[in-house]
Amino acid sequence: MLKQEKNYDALRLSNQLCFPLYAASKEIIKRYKPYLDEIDLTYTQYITMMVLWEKEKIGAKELGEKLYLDSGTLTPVLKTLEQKGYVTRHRSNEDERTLLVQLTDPGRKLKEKAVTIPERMASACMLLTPDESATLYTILYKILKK
Amino acid sequence: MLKQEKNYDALRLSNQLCFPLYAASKEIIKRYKPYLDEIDLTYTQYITMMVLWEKEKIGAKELGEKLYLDSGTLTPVLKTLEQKGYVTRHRSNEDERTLLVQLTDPGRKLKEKAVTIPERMASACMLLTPDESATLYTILYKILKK
DNA sequence: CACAATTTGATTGTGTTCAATTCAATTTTA
DNA sequence: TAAAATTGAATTGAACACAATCAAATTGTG
Repeated sequence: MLKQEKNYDALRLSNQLCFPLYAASKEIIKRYKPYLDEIDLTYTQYITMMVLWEKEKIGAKELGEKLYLDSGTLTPVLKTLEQKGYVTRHRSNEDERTLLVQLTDPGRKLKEKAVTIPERMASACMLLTPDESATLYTILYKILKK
Repeated sequence: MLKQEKNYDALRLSNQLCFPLYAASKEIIKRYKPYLDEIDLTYTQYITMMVLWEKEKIGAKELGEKLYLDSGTLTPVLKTLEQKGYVTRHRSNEDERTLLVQLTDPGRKLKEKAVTIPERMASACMLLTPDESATLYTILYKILKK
């Protein structure tokens, strides 16, 4: 009997779904960089501001849940945004454990500059059809739903 | 005439495609962690080994291109894998600038342990139908194709 | 051959990212 | 109510991740 070669196909990089997901995520963030450099925000700072542009005031915990970031990541991000003058950080009166993050006027103003970014990103880098975008969106949120 | 409110819909986190991509990527890597802990590899080390399991010997530059990683990331990863005894790092004879990374026997052995990971990940975490997986795969590589 | 331009990997600096731990505040339970 | 458990943020440590820069080697051009 011939020695049977074990089947390692499952370990081929090209057979992984995790890998193109990981690579595409980094690739998109990289493509954002030139636009985000214009308003001097990193990607993480940008998505944080996005939440605040929708909801002026929010607890740090809820913010972290929306962004899928834990406190170890979010704490320095929020401190940087505070230094830049875009947010304030204060403890809640009801519960001193809770940190409330609030948008400032300069933070609100930044929204005006940022509003052109999604469209410019789309026209410059979005090679997907509307149909593909919608499908991708649905599948990704299915993964996140857990 | 009523003051027209500017349309900020494009800046809503829920309207971004980049964000679920970013979040899902991190989420999947997190789900891998328990399995990768068993063989004491990080995700980055794991995908690096994956390439080496397919191609025993490879230049650092080509490796970085396959993994979408630059030298600043790859150099410490390769040094760690060398310390763990899974790879060797040597300069090429033809071109002293080129770093050749080669799989060792322990590195090859690790493949045996790793081979169960993709299937266990799939059954534990993969809530996508085969059809969805295939679609996701295609779209992600379309993004990466650039 | 000479030398500028290019290529390649390594280094440095900044910014995440998360697990684990700590600490204070709050809530639950005995 | 007092003790125990829980919660929320901050801190720490290890590992990415990439831009910018550097040094060494090779290549291209006259």
